[in-house]
Amino acid sequence: MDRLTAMEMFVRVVSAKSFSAAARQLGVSKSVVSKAVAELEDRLRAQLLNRTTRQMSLTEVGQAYYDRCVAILDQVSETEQIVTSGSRCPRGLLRVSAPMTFSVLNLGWPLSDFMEQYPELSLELTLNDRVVDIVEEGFDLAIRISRRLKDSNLIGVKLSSARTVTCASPKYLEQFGEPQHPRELLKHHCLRYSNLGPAQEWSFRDPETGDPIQVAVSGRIIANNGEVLRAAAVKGDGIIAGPSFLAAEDIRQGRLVPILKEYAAPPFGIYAVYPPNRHVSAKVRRLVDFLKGLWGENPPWEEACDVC
Amino acid sequence: MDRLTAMEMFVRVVSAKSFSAAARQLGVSKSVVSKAVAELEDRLRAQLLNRTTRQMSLTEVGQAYYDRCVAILDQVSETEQIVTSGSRCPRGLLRVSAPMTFSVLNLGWPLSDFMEQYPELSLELTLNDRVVDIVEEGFDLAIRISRRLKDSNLIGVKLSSARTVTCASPKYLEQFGEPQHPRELLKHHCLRYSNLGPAQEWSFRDPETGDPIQVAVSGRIIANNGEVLRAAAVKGDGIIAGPSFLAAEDIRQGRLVPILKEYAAPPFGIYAVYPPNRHVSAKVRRLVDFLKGLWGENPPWEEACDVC
DNA sequence: ATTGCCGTTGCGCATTGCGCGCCGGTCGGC
DNA sequence: GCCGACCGGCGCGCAATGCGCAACGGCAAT
Repeated sequence: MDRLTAMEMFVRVVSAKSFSAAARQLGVSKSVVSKAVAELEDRLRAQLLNRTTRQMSLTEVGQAYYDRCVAILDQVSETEQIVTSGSRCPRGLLRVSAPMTFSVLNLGWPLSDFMEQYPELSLELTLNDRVVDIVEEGFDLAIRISRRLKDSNLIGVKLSSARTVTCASPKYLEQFGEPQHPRELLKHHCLRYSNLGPAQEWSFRDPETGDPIQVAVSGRIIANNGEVLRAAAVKGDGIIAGPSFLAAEDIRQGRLVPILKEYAAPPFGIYAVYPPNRHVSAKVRRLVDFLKGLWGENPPWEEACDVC
Repeated sequence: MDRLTAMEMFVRVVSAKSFSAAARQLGVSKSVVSKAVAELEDRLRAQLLNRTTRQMSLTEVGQAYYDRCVAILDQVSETEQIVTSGSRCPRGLLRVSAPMTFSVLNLGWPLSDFMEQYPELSLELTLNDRVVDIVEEGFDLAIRISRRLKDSNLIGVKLSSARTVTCASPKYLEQFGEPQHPRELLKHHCLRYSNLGPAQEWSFRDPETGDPIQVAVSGRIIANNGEVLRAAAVKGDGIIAGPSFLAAEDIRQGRLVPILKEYAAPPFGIYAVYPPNRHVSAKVRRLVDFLKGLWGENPPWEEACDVC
C-alpha cells in the first residue's frame, strides 16, 4: 500500500474518529482503511490507535505520528502544488536560444509583449548564430532557421518561413548593372555571410527545370553578422543574398532592390525546437503558440518582398 | 508505485546522476527506477530530468522538486525513527493503574529503580482500588489483584501471587481467644474491607475436603483502605483477613499472629493487565518483565507468612 | 432480546508490481 | 574507424498486492 496514501487514511481516521467515516469520506471500503492503518502499525511496530468497539483514541506515539503525518502531507501537497502549477501556468526561468540577426529584428518587441502576460516568468534569451546543443546547454527552446531540421531527436515546430532574397542598392545596380542570371554573380561584388561555413556558395533554382544552381560567389567583404552586410549593401558595396526578414525593410523603403527574383531558391523554415520530453512545460508551450500566432505563413517580411 | 519509494528513487537518480547506478544502489532493476521517475513525471505533468543518452540534468522544476523531496524524505525517516524507537527503547509517558495498598507497600521503591534505567521515560502512577476500564481511561498498564481475570479481552500476565492471611494481634487473641475454625469468627470482631462489595464474606477452605467455607463476618469497623484496617488489627481492635503483602511485616515483627492457617483459601494472583494490541510498546513490555522478575512465585510477603 | 453500527478478516478477482531481455544510441579503447 | 560496453526505455510474463464484498464478533441503544 502506498505509504502516503496510508498516512492520509490514518489522518482521516483520526480526524473523523472512525474508520467507517474515514472510508466514506475517502470513497473506499472500510477494509482498505483498516488495512492501511494496520500496515502502518506493522511497519512502525507500534500501536497508533487504541480501538474500543465504540470509540477510538490515539496512543502517545499515535499522536506524535499524527502530528508529523499532517506536516508531511502538507509538505507533499504543497510540493505537488508548486510543481504542478508550472505545467498549467508559465513560471520560472525560460531559457531561449535564438539566431542573432533574426531576433534583433523580429523578436524583441513580441517577446516583451509575451513576457508582460506572465509576471511569474523570467526570460533568458541567448542570441547566437551557432547551432547550440539545446539539451546539453540547458535551453528550454531554440529558434532555428534552416531549410531542414536534421536533429531528428528534437521536436520542431514550424513558426513561419522566409527565403533568401538577393538584392543590391539602386546605386550599385546602376554602377555595375543588374545580373540577369545567377552565374553573372561571379563577376560581382558579393557580400558574404561566414556563419554558414567556409564554402561560400549561393543557392538558386532554375525557374524552368527546377534544378538547383550553386554559385561560388566572391567579394571583398565577409562578415558573420547579417546587419553589417546589410548596411554594406545599402551603402552600395555589393550584392547581398540574405534572408527576407533582413532585407524587408530596406526593400520596402527602396534602399535595396531585389534581383534574380525568378531564380529564387525555395523558402526555408523558421522553427521552434525543443527536447522531445513527454511533458512540455507550460512556458515552452505558450511561447511556441505565441510565436506561431505571431507570424504565420505570411509574415511581414515576406509581404514586403512580394510587393516588389 | 509507492510515492515515497518513487521519491527515494528519484533522489537517488539525481544524486547518482544515473538511472542504472541508482538501480544498482537500490538493488532493483533499472526498469523499476525508470518507471518510478516516469510515474512521478506523469503525475506532476512535468519533466523532472532532461535525459541525454550519456548524461542527465535536472530541469528547473526537477531541481525544486528534488530539494523538496529530500526535505520530505528526511522528515519521513525522522518520523519513523522517532516512532520506531518507542518500540525498542522505553520512552514517553507510561500510565499505570495499580491498587492502592499493594502499591504503597511494594511498588514504590522498585518503580523508582525501574525509572532510573530509562531516563526518557515518564511515569504516571494512578493508585485506585476501583477496577478501572484500562483502555477507556487511557492506561498503558494496570496491576490487578484477583483470584481470576474475568475481563477476557485484555492480556493478563501473572506477576506473582499472594493469599489472604487471617490474623490478629497477640493482645487480641489473649483477650478473646484464638478461633480454631472459621465459623468461630462469627463471634469475633472482624475488620472488614469494603472495596470487595457490599457482601462481606470471608473465604476459607476445608483442609480435608477442600470445600470452600464462606463466613459472613461482622464487626464494628469497615474501611475501604487496608492500611487503616491493619493499624486497627495491630492495635488489637479485631481480626483482619487481608492479603499477605499487607500483613507480612507485622507478622514478621510479631505484631500480628496468623490464625486458621490450615483453613487458608487458595492463593490469588497479582497480574499485569494491558490491552490486546498487536504491538506492545517497549515501555509496557519492559515494565511487565521488570515486575515479573521482581517477585516471582516466592515473593517476600509469602516468605514472611510461611515462616510463621 | 433485538437492532444497528463498529472494526476486522477471509475471499475472489483484477491490477499493478517486478525482473528479464532487447532495442537504439553514444562513448571510449584499440 | 570499428567494436564492445554501457546508457535509458520498453515490452513481456509471472507473481504479488490491490481492491470491494460479505461475514463475523462485539458493543450500545432501544
